Amino acid sequence: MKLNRPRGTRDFTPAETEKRRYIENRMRSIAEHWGYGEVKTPTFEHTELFTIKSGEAIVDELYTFKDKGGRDIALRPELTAPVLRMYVNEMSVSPKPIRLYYFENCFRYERPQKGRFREFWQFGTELIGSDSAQAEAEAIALAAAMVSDIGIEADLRIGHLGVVRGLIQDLDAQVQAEAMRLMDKKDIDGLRILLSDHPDLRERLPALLDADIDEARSIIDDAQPLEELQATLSVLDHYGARYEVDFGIVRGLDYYTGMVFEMYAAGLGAQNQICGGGTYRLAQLFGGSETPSCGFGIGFDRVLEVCGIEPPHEPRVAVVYLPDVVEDAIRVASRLRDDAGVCTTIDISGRKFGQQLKHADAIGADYAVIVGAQEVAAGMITLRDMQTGEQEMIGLGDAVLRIMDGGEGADHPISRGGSAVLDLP
RNA sequence: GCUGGGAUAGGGUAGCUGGUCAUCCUAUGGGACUGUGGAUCCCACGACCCGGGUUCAAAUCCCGGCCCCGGCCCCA
Repeated sequence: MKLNRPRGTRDFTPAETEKRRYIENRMRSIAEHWGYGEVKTPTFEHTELFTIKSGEAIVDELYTFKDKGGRDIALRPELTAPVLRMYVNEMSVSPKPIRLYYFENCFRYERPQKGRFREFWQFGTELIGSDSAQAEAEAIALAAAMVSDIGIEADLRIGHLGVVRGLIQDLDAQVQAEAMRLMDKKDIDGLRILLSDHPDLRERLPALLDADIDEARSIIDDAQPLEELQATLSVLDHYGARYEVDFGIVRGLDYYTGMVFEMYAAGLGAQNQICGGGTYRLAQLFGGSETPSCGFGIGFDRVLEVCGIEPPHEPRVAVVYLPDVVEDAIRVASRLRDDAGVCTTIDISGRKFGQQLKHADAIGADYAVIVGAQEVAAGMITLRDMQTGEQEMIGLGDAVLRIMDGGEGADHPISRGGSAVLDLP
């Protein structure tokens, strides 16, 4: 009987993995250029870490189990809580602010759909120890820079939870939650029905959905959140980011406290959100001191679906040889790999010369390096361009230079100056 | 959790108003081809999602399940 992978999980072929790795590295590189350091946390944590403040919704989606010691364990559904737990445990005396990033798999028991899997990857950052306007603007600008670097045009929307929360703070907790949900859905009719007993809010809350900051000022009583948001946006303008203010942005995770933002991309159907983040307070809940922070998570799998860039092509070489010179052929392959850093394969199946060439084509080799008695006698190799069919007997060093030039401008560790980097023994 | 549509070799498909060894393309391995591939020909390989039911007979009809692709909910 054939075994299949569990629902909502995926296998990745070499081609897919190459692309994922390439995109991952680009995002990683940007985070590091902004001074963020990578952290790793456990794949599973005490279930409690996620139930404290992440919100009901996420708890229902947790993969949980008891380990052999009877402990309640959960696979991580996200990384903000683990990273903040780590901060409290190991880094609370590090100089602030602390800039951290992560790239990890997460697990949620949900119904799989386009862009939604049970095991999925998140790339995120946390800026711990500040919620200044500059900190918030940095988080948003960094997210925008990453998304844009990998060729995605996304819609950036920024809001502030304090605006809506300030208006509805006197309502029942349950009504508040429902009001937030309807704001998120932009469901104006639903809001009017829900708030039918509060004639004042019934008009003001839906009006917020279309309001810019100035309009919002006349709708709400406490202007403090608006001043905070205004300050952040002013800094963000220096980064040149394009965004829209949206007071209907209501993050699903309960630990957010102030500014919140989301990014959307076309082409993903119902799961079009590729990034979410904001300002939150979690350290205190995990036993640390009050530490304002802000961060975001990017849905790596969703980003991959819509990103428009491909990894650069690295030239591939197949050494094709006659049986009587197998030793020389292996030596040539080793030289190509070890001394010149060229991706090189050599037949191990006892194929005949013609079949080796055919196989080289089948696996997509860019060049065949041919080794036969003539080449060995001349101390050279024959370099065949598999695309054009042109070939020439030249020194191995010259061959390497040509192979590198054929690869699209990729940097290689060998010097391009010398004429003969390598020679046959 | 609710809802719509699907499932035939590794990939793509025909058959699906039940009835001979389940069609074709492609991929893969080998051969024609002993220092020159992509063509052609031949051979090999390889499938009816699982379990029940109806029937003399089920890939085909019915029921249940699992899985896949969407939508809702929720979220990345």
